Amino acid sequence: MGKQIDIGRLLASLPLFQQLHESEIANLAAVAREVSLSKGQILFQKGTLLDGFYVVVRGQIKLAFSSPQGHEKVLSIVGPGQSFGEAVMFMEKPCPVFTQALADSRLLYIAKQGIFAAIDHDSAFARRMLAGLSIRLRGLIHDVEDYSLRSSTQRVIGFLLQLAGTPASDPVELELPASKHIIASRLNLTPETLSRILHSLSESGLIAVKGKYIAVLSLARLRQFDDLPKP
Amino acid sequence: MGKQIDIGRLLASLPLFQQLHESEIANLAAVAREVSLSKGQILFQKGTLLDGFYVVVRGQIKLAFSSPQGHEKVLSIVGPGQSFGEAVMFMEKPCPVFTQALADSRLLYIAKQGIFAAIDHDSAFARRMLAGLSIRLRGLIHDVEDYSLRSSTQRVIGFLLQLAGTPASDPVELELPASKHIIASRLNLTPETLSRILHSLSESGLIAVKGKYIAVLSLARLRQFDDLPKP
DNA sequence: CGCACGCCTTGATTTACATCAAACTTCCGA
DNA sequence: TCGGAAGTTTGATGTAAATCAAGGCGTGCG
Repeated sequence: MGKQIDIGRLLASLPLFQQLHESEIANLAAVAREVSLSKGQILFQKGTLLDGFYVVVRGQIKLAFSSPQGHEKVLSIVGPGQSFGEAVMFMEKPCPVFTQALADSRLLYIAKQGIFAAIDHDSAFARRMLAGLSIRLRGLIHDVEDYSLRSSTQRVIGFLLQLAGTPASDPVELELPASKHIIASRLNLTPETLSRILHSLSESGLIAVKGKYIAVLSLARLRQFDDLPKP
Repeated sequence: MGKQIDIGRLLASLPLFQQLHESEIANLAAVAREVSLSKGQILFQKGTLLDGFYVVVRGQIKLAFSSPQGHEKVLSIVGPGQSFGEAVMFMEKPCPVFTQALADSRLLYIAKQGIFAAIDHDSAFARRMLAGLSIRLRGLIHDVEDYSLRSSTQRVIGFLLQLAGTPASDPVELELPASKHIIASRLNLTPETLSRILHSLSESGLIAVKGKYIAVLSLARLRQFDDLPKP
């Protein structure tokens, strides 16, 4: 069946499953289900129990929580090839975030029985899973550090630098991975503040903003730009 | 040898290793080393590579980072029976925090070879390790939520409620697990602000503060106390 | 074409919390 | 016992970023 083959290939192409044997991929494919979401659709609410996790095939999913006052904080934006929900699956506790499609999306849902079987079979897979969670943990620690001891300008700069990756060439063209108010929330600031910061960085000649496209004019200067200089 | 037996029993008493077989415990004990720290001593700096992780036997270790401006943010306070460094070990990347003893402490250092052997031997152990990391992850997510969408008063209240646990009886005696400026940093606020918040909660009759001892007078009222009422 | 709805920007004002500064406790070591 | 450093409290002031409030600007739809 064409569909199963597709799922198998998809799974095999993910970093996490890269080194799994064919038979194990087949096992995973057997327990995997496809899920389609249209833009804006909620996948599951905060508090849900999962007995599996999701891999994004196409589109974009946001993980977020909302306060009693109706405010919303984006924890993470998950794109193709990335996964989410593993921790909740292993923990067997309610999920601390809700998840919503930012665009029409296709996901795979992989039931835990498949993962547990793979762990039992192949302890190298277990190690990779552990390393994967560890990296997630590290990212969260980085976020906490960011929010705790860096100004909003510094957070925006850090975000831009991370988007830029580590290119040799100086002027880099970036495309924002989501609308500005989503980015703002991800960075723990209001859309107004993000707008002002981008404006101010533009004025200083460090970047140029055109809609969702941002050109970084000088990586070096951006890196050492500590905070707003007085005019 | 008495020492080895001690280490074995110690390890066997930890939740993580609870269900391991004797032979595996022995293996772990063989690669475990004891570490003693006196109060204030740095265990390792931010950026260190670990090829093992630590279990606190006695005392208290703080995990923290410091900003270029010399400010310091406490990420976590680790006490007896708890562990840290697993994620860094699995990831094989520099540790994002530095670690310092808050009191004279005794730790065990467990080299990764022991853990990897246990994972290879016993996939249930691998699962428990995965669940352990997942819980850590969840805690961090909770912190991010806290910092992002709750006021400082709410964070203090949440902290007190967590310390209190879930007792039936209403007036609860708490002992702060560290000095107030450490607690303040853990909650992402200054000692001054923490002091003022505790004062204000006292004035409202919700708690009574006596040095490092805090009596929660009404759990129910504390829970629904949204924020500072105007006088 | 135009107009209307999201999305973003810009400006004025507010505010929660940090910072600075000084007194007051606590506790430990000489 | 005393002295002093570290921890904590209290008050006065400062400020980064949020909030409130309009006003542009694309972009898709009638």
